[in-house]
Amino acid sequence: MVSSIERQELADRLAEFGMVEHIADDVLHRSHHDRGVEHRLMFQGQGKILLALSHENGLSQKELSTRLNLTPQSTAEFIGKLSRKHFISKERSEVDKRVYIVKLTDEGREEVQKMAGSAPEFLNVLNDEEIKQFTHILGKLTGALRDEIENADPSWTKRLHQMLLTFVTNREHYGENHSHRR
Amino acid sequence: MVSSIERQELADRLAEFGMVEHIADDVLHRSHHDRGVEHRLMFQGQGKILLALSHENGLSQKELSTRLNLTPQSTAEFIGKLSRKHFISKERSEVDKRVYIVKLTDEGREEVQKMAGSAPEFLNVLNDEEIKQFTHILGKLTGALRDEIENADPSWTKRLHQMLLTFVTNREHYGENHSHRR
DNA sequence: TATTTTCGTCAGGTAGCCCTGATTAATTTT
DNA sequence: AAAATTAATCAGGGCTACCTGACGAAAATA
Repeated sequence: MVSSIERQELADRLAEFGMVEHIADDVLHRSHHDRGVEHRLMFQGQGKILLALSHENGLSQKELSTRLNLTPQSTAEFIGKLSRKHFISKERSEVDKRVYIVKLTDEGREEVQKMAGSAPEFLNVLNDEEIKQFTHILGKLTGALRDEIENADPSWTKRLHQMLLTFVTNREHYGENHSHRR
Repeated sequence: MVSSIERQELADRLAEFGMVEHIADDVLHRSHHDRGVEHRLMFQGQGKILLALSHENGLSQKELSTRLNLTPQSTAEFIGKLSRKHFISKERSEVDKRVYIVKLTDEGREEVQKMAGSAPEFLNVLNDEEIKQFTHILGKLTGALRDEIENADPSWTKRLHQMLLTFVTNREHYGENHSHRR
């Protein structure tokens, strides 16, 4: 049995971290660059699409919508918005004239960097050992969450797996190093 | 100098965790209870107000809007929505008939529990030492983020401090144990 | 008492994430 | 060649977090 006081302390800190991170998103991004995708929305809508394209450039809207678990209409909406911001480009496929190939522009690539790269910045306060510990802990927590998801709704399993593959940069050895029981 | 590969690995894991957490919110909360405040929106709008009230019940809208850094109109909107969901109650102040005192209902208190209490669940996979490590790491990261915020926009300092006081459950010894340099 | 300040309200707007339904155009199937 | 499937579009709608502007009512101040 673990001290419940320490557990509460951790929950507090986690909440505090979430809140400060949230405020940081607001404050930092407001001044820097306007009209970008907010870090907090990274895994939704426009952010999702940017991330998927940064992992594999040149996808059709159909591809995107199935991979990201969105309706084609929603996908089209986000693509339209990103296009207006010049973060992506659309060009008709030569092979199949129904499909549009969506590509990240240089500006879009920059945006992904700003969006996804904002986390790593504050990680610099951690030393070697803390980085190791944190990595390990996150792996464990992610594993637990994945379990919860698959438990609650098994139909999500493949979709979840595909989304992780779509997003997370080359982690080819996934699956063997997250042992978890509850 | 720390290995940049390990740093990258950590950034990856952090992104992965964020995404899985996000999906978990979707999947788990959708089935459980409808019409509640989503965990992901905990520090925004309606969630913010619920949290503030759970820390100090019976505030005026003015109080809430200044503490939470919202316009009175936005505050009123959120209060209206929460009221319609029976999470809070409004009653005219006897002392000053302009102000309305906003209070959490029992149902609202439950909602806060559901909203804020969902994090601790998955923390159960961590053992004693990991809990200690994680707590320490989060403290450091939060400190760094606070520095960044105060650096980018000093006007936020007091507001940030007040919001933390408003939200975080009784951490009276705050401020002395987060030493950070970059 | 008359004026100004304060608290809260309504109205209207921007932008975000998502959806269903109906339709066009291109490609496959039959 | 005709019919069915597929990729994407427009139209419209619901919900979220915010905002500005205009305004009434109550309280504080002159």
